[in-house]
Amino acid sequence: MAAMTIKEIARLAGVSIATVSRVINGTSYVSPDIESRVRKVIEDSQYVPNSVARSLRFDNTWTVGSIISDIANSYFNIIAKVSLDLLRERNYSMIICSTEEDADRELNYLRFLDGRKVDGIMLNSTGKNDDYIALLSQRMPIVLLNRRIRHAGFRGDFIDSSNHEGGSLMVDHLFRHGHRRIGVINGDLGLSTGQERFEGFVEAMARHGLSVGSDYPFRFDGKFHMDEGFEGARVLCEKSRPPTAIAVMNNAMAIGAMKYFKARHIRVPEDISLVVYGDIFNSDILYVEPDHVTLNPYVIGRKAAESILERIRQPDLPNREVIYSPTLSQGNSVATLSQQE
Amino acid sequence: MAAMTIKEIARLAGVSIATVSRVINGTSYVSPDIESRVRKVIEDSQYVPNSVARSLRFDNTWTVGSIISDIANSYFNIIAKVSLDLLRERNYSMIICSTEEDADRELNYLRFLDGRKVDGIMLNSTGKNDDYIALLSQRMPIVLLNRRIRHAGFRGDFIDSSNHEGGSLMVDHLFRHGHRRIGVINGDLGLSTGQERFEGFVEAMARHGLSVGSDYPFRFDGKFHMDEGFEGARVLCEKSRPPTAIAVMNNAMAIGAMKYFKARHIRVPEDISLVVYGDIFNSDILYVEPDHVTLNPYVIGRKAAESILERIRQPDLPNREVIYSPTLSQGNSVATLSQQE
DNA sequence: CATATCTGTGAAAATGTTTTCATGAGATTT
DNA sequence: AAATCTCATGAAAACATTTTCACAGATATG
Repeated sequence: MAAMTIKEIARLAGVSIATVSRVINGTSYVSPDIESRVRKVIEDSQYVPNSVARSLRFDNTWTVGSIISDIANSYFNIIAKVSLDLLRERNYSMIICSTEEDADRELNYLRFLDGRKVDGIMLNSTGKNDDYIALLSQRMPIVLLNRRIRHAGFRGDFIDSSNHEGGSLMVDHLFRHGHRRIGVINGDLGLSTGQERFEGFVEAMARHGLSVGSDYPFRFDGKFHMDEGFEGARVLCEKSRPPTAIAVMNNAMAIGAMKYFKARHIRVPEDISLVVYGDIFNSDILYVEPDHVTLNPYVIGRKAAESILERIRQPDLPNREVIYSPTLSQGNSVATLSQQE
Repeated sequence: MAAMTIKEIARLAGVSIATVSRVINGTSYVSPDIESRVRKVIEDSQYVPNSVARSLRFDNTWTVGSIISDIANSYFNIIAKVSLDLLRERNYSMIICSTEEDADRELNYLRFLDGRKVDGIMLNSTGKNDDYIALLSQRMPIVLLNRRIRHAGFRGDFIDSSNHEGGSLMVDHLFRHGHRRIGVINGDLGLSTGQERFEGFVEAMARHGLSVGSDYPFRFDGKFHMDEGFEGARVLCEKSRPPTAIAVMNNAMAIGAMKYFKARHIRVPEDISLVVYGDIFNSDILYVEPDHVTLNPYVIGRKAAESILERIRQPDLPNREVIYSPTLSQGNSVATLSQQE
């Protein structure tokens, strides 16, 4: 019952290897009696063609690699799920890789997937291997997710939602509800995501006549991790005159902040308002449902999968960028202030 | 800049293919000058060995397939994350497959992974392809997760936490808090998980002198999906004399039930108590933190990955079963009843 | 000095496919 | 009836590796 090969099938059916191949792939006519004989042998022996050999022959693997920062993050989880679904529909499979934001790990994965001859890569980059990625992109279809590559030599697609717009949206929303003293818990400013979200924030503040200088008191810089959200909330709330609202720049940090509020019995939105960049799993059964900028991971995941498949088909496609406009999703975490300030 | 091959490297370095291979793998001594010449060419050309060819030669792929019901389910998500981590440490990669509980899809995936010559499979089965799985297990290392195969011919490992114990635990917990009229929202009773949890429930009820016959009024049978949790909660709560507590047999249905309670302004635990089988993401910031049976997906995921790697190393290992005892995790979703009943 | 041993390298086989090309038998045409 | 054509099938090459085996040159041994 060891693994059958096409050669074995051919022997058992008393025909040549080529004929078996033809039966399997239907590439040309074979006479009915031979065909049925071959089919019977295949059936009986539970033969499954070795796709490793096939891949070697064709130089394609019907596989795409997906490198994301964290499979357990609700945003990337949805992305992975949605793109996996689409790939499966088109008979592609997916090798999943989780970098945990580690640049070395990312580089290893890229090398690995290269050697593995995957047909394409969906990449949420750490932002620290731009040179290598640009180089690899010359001969491997790549779709970037959420993080842009600064290198001019990069060839491929870029799917994102506008971080700048999203950051502005948060401020506009809070401002509309009467908030003026607005705190911000930043993500990693070394990454385009973190940087652009903050720029949007600053721009909108300025538009409303509130300047955010380098000495802005209500600012905490994290790196997108949950515990920094907790810490940031603490720091901002312990100010002698704390902000009336806080904008948190990703979902993980928002969860951290919410844990802080809950632990300290700080009521949301009565004591402090909260607006979050990004969706949170099952947010409708949280103790408070955050007003948030929604990134549409469903749309983005699907688009990313579509793009990589197109690019696999046509490697010569020009660089493409698809930037979705985020929208603000109402929850109940933002209080309306009368102008007591 | 097209993909380099070992042949190309050999040509550029003016040596034979065999020598290049020896340099790369260090399989035998090559003179220093030749070695450095070869290394330089490899470096310059960014050559990465084609692991498809390697796999064909060796009949191993350094890859395991992971088939789970739903990558977005918090339980399996953790399992996937943890096992992926361990595999990566040991230089294995992972092809991820999501069945959505569809038996055909599972079968496709199994065939696919077979042809793909993965070194082993971690499988959370739908429970409807037992024959094929048993057959496949003769020549492919398999570790089953959470769902047992009934077929005697199966060869492999089985990792689980005791569903029976878990089911009992829920009842004991509720009983201890004074509950007697206890509702249950079952998962799929056609699956070992659903069946055994319910058996544990029934057994514990009996032990406490409460018989659960076939006409038990506080029972709703679902299939582990969220909307059935919603529906089940509705059905039970709309009884003229509703139960004082409900045991929900998985996390997805629990979320559904919680959505129902919230929508109808039914307070937990004041109006009704809730105990859940399984962990929920970020449960500490939900509107109520469910008392729940914890399955330790971290432990199970790690164990599963360890097991499959052991079995890949030693395919002749006897069948093994590892059943963890679940524990009950305190939340604040269970009220203590005085004996007004 | 002749023979035996060692050693660094290359040629070629093998892994499981698909596909091109050749072949020969049967059918069709003149 | 001979010549041509069609077409089902098989042999072999190709894909990129690793490894066995052979070989030639150098060194050691008698």
